[in-house]
Amino acid sequence: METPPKTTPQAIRGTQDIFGAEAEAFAHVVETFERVRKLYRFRRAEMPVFEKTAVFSRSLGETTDVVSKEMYSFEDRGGDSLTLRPEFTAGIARAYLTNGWQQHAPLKLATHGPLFRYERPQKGRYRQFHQIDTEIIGVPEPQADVELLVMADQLLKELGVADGVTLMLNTLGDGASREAWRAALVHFFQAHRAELSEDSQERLEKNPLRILDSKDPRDKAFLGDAPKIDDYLSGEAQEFFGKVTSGLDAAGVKWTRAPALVRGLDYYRHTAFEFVTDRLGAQGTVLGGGRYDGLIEALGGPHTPAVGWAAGIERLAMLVGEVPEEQLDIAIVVEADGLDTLATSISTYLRQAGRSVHVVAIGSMRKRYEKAAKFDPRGILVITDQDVEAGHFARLTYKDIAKDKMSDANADAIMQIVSVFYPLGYFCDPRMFQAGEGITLKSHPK
RNA sequence: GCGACCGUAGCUCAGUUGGUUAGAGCGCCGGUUUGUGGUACCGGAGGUCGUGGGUUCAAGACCCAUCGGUCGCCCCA
Repeated sequence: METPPKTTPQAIRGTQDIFGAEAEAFAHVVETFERVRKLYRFRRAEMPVFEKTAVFSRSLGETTDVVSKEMYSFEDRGGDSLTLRPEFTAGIARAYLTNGWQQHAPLKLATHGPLFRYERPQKGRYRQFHQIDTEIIGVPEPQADVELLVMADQLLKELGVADGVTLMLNTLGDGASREAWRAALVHFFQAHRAELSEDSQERLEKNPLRILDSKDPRDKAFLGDAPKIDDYLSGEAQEFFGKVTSGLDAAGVKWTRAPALVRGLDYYRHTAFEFVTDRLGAQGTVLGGGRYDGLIEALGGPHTPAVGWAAGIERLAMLVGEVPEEQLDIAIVVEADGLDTLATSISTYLRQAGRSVHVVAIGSMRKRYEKAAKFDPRGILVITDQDVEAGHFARLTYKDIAKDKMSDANADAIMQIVSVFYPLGYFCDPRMFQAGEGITLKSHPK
């Protein structure tokens, strides 16, 4: 017989259990996103958390770090290679094709949920993390880029974090521009290969664009002379970018041109952007995205232009800071065990009337009051059994915390409560209440 | 994958140059006090000092490994 281990299994590295104010902040971000997304008429979508591995490897690019070393991939019992989604866009593109969502094009979608990446945990970086995400599929025009960016800007403003965050904007040009620029960059850096950092020498093979935002001083020395995207932009690409920037200006969205800004995933074209902050340590990007006109084709679909962005909920929540739980309206203290059902009637009524209620009915009397006070309610309603001769009397006392006394201001609240008791078999003399003495409920014989 | 720092009661932490039965605050439980009750006081429960080795007469304190945490590199939201 095996002895059962006494140790409690630990949570998986890089996952988090959140609670209280932190969890409220998380919920606040999601709720704000939901509200804003409706303002822009983005429709909700839910996709599975895992997909066939090919969904990601084919769309993100085999050589990207995400695909090559950060995916949670595994074989299921049927032998298929599956992967926990490391991002939203690929799965959305797959769903778009698989479900014939083309019929709804142009389609504005919003979603949020958990993503998984096998990375070293760090501030603002987790193995299971959460994003909010929006996409516009089937619109080749720059207006889509603008609408998405304006929406992101409004979201950050409504969350109250906009002043600490700046929009860094760039264009990668169309496919041809991007390739020409990329080739020029490779050519340029190849000449200085030996002087680059080890990381960048590797990036030269896999993702040369990323050398541009290297923090290594050895690389930075060359950045100033590196080829600029602007010199490789086709006329069309230039015009496209111009429309994006003028749209942002028209909407009053502040932006900063960041010619070295590139995205880590292969599928981006034209517009690329990040909302960055310096308040999150090493994890500066709070919201990022761009246009990915080639992605849906890579998944075997027709050429379909699309734009989108995603933002880290944890990161936004950290910027938002403490979001206190809403104050409790009423704590009900039940002083005698026989009055449980009365407490249930009252609390049910109050909650249905939209008031938050906590019922305290266990522990010593002293503890009950102590607990009620700790809930920090607006008021405490005490249910006592007073003058009980036949066990048919109950007495209600309401204390308004702010006024520290029985309060007439809450007469309405209590009268409402009382009004429902009659059908429940109780009645009271309102004059008792008027005198500020609380209310004595008497049971009436039907 | 690389580096730095850290890991003592439920929580936040003290624990002098290694040396008697490991402490505090908060929280929790019980009690006293306070004239409608978040106060004050008293008492109590709770830790094989992350885990496994090693050094030593002696380790929570030193060394190694391992697992976690935090932060940075990298990557990204």
